[in-house]
Amino acid sequence: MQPAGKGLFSAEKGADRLAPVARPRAAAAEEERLIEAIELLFFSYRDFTSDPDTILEEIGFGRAHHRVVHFVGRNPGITVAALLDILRITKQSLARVLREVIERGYLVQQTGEKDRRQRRLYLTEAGAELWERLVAPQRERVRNALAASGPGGETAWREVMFSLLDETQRPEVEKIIIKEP
Amino acid sequence: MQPAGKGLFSAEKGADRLAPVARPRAAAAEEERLIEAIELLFFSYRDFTSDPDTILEEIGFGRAHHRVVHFVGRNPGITVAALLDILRITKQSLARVLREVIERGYLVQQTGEKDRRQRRLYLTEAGAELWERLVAPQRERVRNALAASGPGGETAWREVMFSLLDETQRPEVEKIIIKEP
DNA sequence: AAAAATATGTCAACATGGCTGACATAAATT
DNA sequence: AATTTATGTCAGCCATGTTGACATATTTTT
Repeated sequence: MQPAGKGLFSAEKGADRLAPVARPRAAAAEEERLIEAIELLFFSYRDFTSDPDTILEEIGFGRAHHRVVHFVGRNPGITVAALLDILRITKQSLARVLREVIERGYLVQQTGEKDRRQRRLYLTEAGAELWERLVAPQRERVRNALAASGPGGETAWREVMFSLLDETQRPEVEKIIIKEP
Repeated sequence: MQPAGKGLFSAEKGADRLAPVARPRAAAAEEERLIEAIELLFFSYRDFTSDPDTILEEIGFGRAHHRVVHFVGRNPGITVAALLDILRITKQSLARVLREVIERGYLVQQTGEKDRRQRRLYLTEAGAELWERLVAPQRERVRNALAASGPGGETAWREVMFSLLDETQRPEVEKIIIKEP
């Protein structure tokens, strides 16, 4: 497979410089732009998760704990099943993390009132404090980033991010992230 | 623990409903928006990585292999040290993945011409094919997402993503992702 | 009332991909 | 000649995911 227009072997070995380019110039330029976007997403996401990672390390938690604390914080009283749906992991995976977060007093379970099979999840005060600690730097980072783009930048950013979702996931994600005031 | 109405502490204890709100209405709305953005980033990134994950699973590779193939593809002849810098993992972690990728014929090492201590990394043809397979769906996804936003959307999106980076990382990331045509 | 389905928990074994620490080798630099 | 650098490797640990099997309590269906 001859690499793409420019990244790969091309520049390094000079081969593409000699052979006529299979891919027209404009298409190659677009590809380059898209790959830059892909990498930007990779690096930005990495930095985006770095602040909470630092805090989590202090207290001996990992990202899995973070996700649990976050989504329980955002969805107080969420059932285990619903949390599994959001996280898309197995209940055995969740169990370990959940146990630790509960043992350390950040989260409590309450038997569902209507359906007593359910164990509804709530943050304790300590849990809410932890969540705030974790979310604060991310919120600041996102606030600054959105502010740094021109007017309409936030809307455009959201549109793009939303379009990155699988089409099938969009309604569900909308449900998950949008909370009524 | 009392559930919460919406965000964090507010409804959590119910106290805020009685006491005059510490956080003005507008600020609370902004917080909500920012948290939605945080979650959008989380879900979008998850879907963004899902296509390659499927392909990788078929061939018994993981994301670590993907990252190696990708960044070697984008930076032919990259040294091990430079790759470690990009990936920000230890050489022992990289070693395993690198060995597998090489053993299976996707990547070769060449002793550096100037500095013969270096093992410069290149994709083989099979490696370039794999890279193309992995990057194609992501490129399409990003292409569609960027196209879905209005004119100027791409620029705004990039600005926001770039601003999400740690300030200290920005020059380096710029170096890594931008390739001359 | 009995049977089936649902929500959750748990045990055990395993894979992946990070990590640390220690040490080895070859080549370049001082 | 001594030191530094680029890389490799061994050994063991940890976090977080997986599958499969099975248990319990509760609700729903028959």
